[in-house]
Amino acid sequence: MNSMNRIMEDISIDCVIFGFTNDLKVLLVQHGEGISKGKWALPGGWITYDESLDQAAYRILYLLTGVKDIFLDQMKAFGAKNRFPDKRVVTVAYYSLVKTEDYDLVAGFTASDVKWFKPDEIPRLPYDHNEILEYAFRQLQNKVRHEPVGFNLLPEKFTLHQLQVLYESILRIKLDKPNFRRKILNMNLLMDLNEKQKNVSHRAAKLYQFNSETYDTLKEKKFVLDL
Amino acid sequence: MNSMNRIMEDISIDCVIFGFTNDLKVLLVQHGEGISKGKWALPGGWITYDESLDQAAYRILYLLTGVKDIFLDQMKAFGAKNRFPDKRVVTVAYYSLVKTEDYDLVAGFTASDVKWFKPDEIPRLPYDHNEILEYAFRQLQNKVRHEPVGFNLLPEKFTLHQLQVLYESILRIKLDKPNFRRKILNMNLLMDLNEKQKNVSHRAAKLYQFNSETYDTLKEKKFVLDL
DNA sequence: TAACTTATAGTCAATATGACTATAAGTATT
DNA sequence: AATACTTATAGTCATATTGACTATAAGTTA
Repeated sequence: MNSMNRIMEDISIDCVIFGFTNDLKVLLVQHGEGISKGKWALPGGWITYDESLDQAAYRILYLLTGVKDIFLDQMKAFGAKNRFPDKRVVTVAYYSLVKTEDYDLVAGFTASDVKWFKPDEIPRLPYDHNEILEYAFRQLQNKVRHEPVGFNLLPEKFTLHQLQVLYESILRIKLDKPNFRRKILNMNLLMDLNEKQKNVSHRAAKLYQFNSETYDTLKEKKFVLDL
Repeated sequence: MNSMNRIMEDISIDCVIFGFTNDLKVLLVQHGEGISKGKWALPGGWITYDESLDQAAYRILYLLTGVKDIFLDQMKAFGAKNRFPDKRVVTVAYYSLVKTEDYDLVAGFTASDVKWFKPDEIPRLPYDHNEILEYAFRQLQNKVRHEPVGFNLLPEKFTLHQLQVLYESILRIKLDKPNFRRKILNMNLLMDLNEKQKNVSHRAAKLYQFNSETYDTLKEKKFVLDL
């Protein structure tokens, strides 16, 4: 490390990465060194003098977990006085939504392990990481209603049922199937692929894909999924 | 200053305070010292080791402008590499919405003057303050549609027309009067005060007030003003 | 072939929307 | 005092959206 990329002593980054395949998951890393060695925590680290906050977030996430080429969104800076032991540290939290299947997890740098955790299996995390995570869950619930963002979490081809399960598991509510279908299909956001799912022990559902043009338009314009 | 509240060298706070009376305004302070002496900028300053980010924001805003007892909401941390000259500084931006009439502006601390600026009269600001302000405007436009927050900006008693002008000036769109009335009145958010405005040279409009119970409920629940 | 499971289609009353028109209640002008 | 403005408020109407359902279709497994 040359003098230019020495770390800033009091600003860190933490990432909350939500993943989805059949259910919602969160990405955690196990600390391989330091005072909290062995503990699971949000992927995070120090920023250096020669990078922006955003660059730091991408670098740290990649080094620790192997996850890259995703869209990281800044969420909030956490700056309670004693959130970090023995030292005053402000952390800037980022968050993202990905399909778990798309990424090979590779523990690196100071991380000895990386794993997807179900929301109800998340252990007690160091510092204020549980608080950050809680905040991220609420953020996700809001976001999903105002941006067609939930779709990031699904495979390229998906059924309406998968989409419904996604919304149900994020919002923690039960939705009426026919009405959900009608609403989504009327938004013109999906392209019918004229394909069906395979290897299911019941009537196979149609597969859909995003209509990325409509998707981008809706992202710009007001999008409200009032479920 | 004792050793406990010495400043952190690389983290600052900046506040974007939106005000409204008849139109939308932004609060700026004039620097009374330092390299940008004489320039107008967002109210901002350094955080100290003995306060949280939120506390720092309230303190700094009060010291510079005299504005206190408002709800400050953290917006985003800005951390581009060269946003600040000669030094690496990450700033955490806060924002708020207030009624201009409720606050007496008092320039203090390092500020030689404080003033409300109309959006189109805002000068070139130092650092990345124009960028922060742009971000805040977009944030405000989004927020106003998903929270009944616009009401913070009006006097206690107001007419439906004032409310409409408020939304029009934030969203920069024209709204249909009868439809706007119908929509707002059906939300059950307003209490008819059975009073009328005075000293207008045309038919006087009814005055309304918030129904703060409904207001709080809507704040919790999904609120969507789809204008 | 029947029973089961999930997908998909459709019904219907109630409500909300957008684009208007109409009237009411004042002030200002002649 | 009558008329012209101005803005507030009320109402219309065709169309679209919602929520709560029921019905049927298309497959699997027993």
